[in-house]
Amino acid sequence: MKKLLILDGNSVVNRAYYGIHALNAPDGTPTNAVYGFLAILQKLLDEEKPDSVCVSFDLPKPTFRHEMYEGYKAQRKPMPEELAVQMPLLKQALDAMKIKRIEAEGWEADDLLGSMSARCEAAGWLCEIVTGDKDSFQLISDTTSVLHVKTRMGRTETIVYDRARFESEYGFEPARMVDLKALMGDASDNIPGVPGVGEKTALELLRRYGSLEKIYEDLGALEVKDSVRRKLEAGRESAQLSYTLATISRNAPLAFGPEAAEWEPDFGPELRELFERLGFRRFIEKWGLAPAPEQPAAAGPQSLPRLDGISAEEAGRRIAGAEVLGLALDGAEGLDSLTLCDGRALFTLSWNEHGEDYNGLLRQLFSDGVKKSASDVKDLMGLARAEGLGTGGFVFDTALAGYVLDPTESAYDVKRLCRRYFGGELPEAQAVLELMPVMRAKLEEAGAQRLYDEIELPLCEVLSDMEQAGFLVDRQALSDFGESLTASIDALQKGIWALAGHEFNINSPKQLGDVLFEELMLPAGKKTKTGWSTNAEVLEKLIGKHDIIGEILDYRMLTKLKSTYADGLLKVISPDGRIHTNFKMTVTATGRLSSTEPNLQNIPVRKELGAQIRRMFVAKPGSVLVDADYSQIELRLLAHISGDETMREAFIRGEDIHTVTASQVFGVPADEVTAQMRSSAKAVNFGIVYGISAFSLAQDIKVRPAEAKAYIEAYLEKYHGVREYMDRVIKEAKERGYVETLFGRRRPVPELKAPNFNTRSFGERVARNMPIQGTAADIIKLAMVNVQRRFRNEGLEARLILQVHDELIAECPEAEAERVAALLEEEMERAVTLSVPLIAEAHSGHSWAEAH
DNA sequence: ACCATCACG
DNA sequence: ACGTACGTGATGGTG
Repeated sequence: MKKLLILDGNSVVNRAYYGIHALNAPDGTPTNAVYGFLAILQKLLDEEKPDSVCVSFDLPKPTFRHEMYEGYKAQRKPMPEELAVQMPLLKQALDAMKIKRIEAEGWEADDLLGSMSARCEAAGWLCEIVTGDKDSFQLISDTTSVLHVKTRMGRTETIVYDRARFESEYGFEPARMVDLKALMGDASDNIPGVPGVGEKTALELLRRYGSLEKIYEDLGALEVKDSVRRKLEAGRESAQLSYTLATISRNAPLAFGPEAAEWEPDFGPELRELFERLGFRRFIEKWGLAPAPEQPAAAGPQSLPRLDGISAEEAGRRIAGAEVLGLALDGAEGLDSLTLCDGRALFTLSWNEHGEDYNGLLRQLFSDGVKKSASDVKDLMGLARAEGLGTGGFVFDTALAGYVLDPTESAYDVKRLCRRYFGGELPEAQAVLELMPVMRAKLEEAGAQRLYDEIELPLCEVLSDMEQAGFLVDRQALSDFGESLTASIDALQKGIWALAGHEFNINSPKQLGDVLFEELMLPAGKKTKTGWSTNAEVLEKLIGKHDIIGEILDYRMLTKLKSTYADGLLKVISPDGRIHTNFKMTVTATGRLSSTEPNLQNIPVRKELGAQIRRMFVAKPGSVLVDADYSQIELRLLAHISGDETMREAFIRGEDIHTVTASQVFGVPADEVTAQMRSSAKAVNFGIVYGISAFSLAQDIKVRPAEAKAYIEAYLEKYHGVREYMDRVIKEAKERGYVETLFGRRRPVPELKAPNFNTRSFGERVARNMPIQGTAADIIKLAMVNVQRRFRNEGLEARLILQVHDELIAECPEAEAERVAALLEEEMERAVTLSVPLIAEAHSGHSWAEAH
């Protein structure tokens, strides 16, 4: 059978509009609804492979329903302006895709869907109706189904309602949707239904008696409460009217049938033009839209001449003579071949071409006096060091500059920056050279020059040193620990299988869900997109209901330790016995570092067993680890930035901030604060920094939302400077479009302008949190640069080996331990002067567990 | 490739 | 009425 896909245009575009983050064309026109609509359309075309496609649209003209009932859709909300401007664009896009539109005056989209599906049934076609409304469910038949579009967690998903799915969910046949609406009404369309009868009663009545007609056949015979009977009696006429209003017409006049809407991809240049205007580069790529013919019009940036086969002598002269050189690696082969740009020409140096002279050229190039601009300087330094070359002389890093200018971009490769700043491509070595002045100007304009020159750029060398140094691991102990985990895991697995009554894969959330919630009939809590949630939070609520729960929680903990930490870390120990993580400087939106392959910033510590892993991270013989961490840096920054007097005073007096908060929030003297109160206050303190909601705080500390709300209110009442700051930061962010740290690191927050409530709320939380988390990141980065400088200047053997956001770890000879501990505390504390004390505390030991 | 889960600050 | 805290990365399962 052939298949028609028909989209309810207004409904789908609404879902797209409310479900997708703000998005704008280069000229500022909002485009999120068009983009979302096309994304949904494309997905459906891929998955459903229809033979015909069309899209229906409402016209804002009264329909027969308005004549019948004056209240009908009287309160229909006008389309928001931001969406209305997108409708013509969407229609243009559909026209350019040669997808037919159905619009008919005097008929609603539903009637058009109903009539087209009737035509399909008559012609022996399958029909799939795509909509975000449930009204069309009445049209479902053996050959007509509804693809229901929902937006969840910022994503759109479609659920296919065919006859079987509908009936299993609703318990009656699809045509009875009309009866349902006749009983319960529909507030959004102003269909009255039977006053006083809601969804629950209506569903129950229909399941029992089958249809509206049967219900009204003999009201006296219904086995229902008298109150319900009276409501039905009083609402008889209203139900009849509602029935008619809710019935979708199936014989609206259509200009064409399913055969005439046959469609296959055939995109002309006007589609590409439109997409370029809207900035839909993803669709242009995905749909392979041919470039518009008049391409050569704009003369892109001009490439400098390449000097082929340059002699070593000539290269040496050019390297010495250039003020700054652009430097780019030629392939994945490290330093085997690289291209330089001296501002006049491009030339390539390679081991193949220059043989013995190549080493000399590299030594010259990587000396301090030769200034270079490049991308990913930290990684270049690593390569240079591996060849015994110097790491000095790097005066610019384009990726790092791109990151400082906007930390929310997905990548900062030269190609991308080049397109952005020059509107075309250039050879990489020329690009990194020419990007330097352009990006420097931008940095200056943003007030981020010092952040860049005094923190980010010098940090490259520090991080390169740290990656090179690595962290020594006791391989044997780690391996033994893994073995002991295996034994415990096996025992737990046997126990779990016995309690379940059969074997299954405990690691599979799906299979585990089946066992817990179907076989053992435990009460299911939250659901995820794919089924029931089995996460720790859900399982913890089931403790005591079945012995299997505790065993599963233990199993989860142990398998996590085994796979990620025991086995996972063993796999990445280098021949030198050390683990060399990779620090990423341009990943996070706040300015923090990230750590990968492996991630050493999430080594367990919160639970006793997990913390044992830290006993295997050790200092080399004769050396110790010195671990220094900031005390409450984010809350101290909140006190400083907000200027809140009560909070500042608490820090100045050296009081315990969580106890003080508890005393404020619960209104008791500090010496009467219980452990429970302090713990709740701690959660509130953290929550405030993250941009709390009462609901989430309630979940976190397991109290009723009303209670959580009262805590937050009391907090903002007592720390009123914090409330004023939080309001101010959002207001400023809305005006400026970005938030920033004390050091001038900016993060754009376009979400604040989104029409979608959730998106906008997210923007507000980002605006509250980023200045705090980001300033803390700036501070520790500055401290790292200063620490490393002093280690070198003071002739210490100490080396930084790890950073974990508010914690620095150094390795040094035992004899240096005390000096290094004092040095770390001093540099971490003096990196910035705040209106409250900034405290760092260092400890030393032979393992990370001991030193922490 | 994506999801669910869980490890960290 | 909405949906529910900021920032990350690695793993095993699944389609």
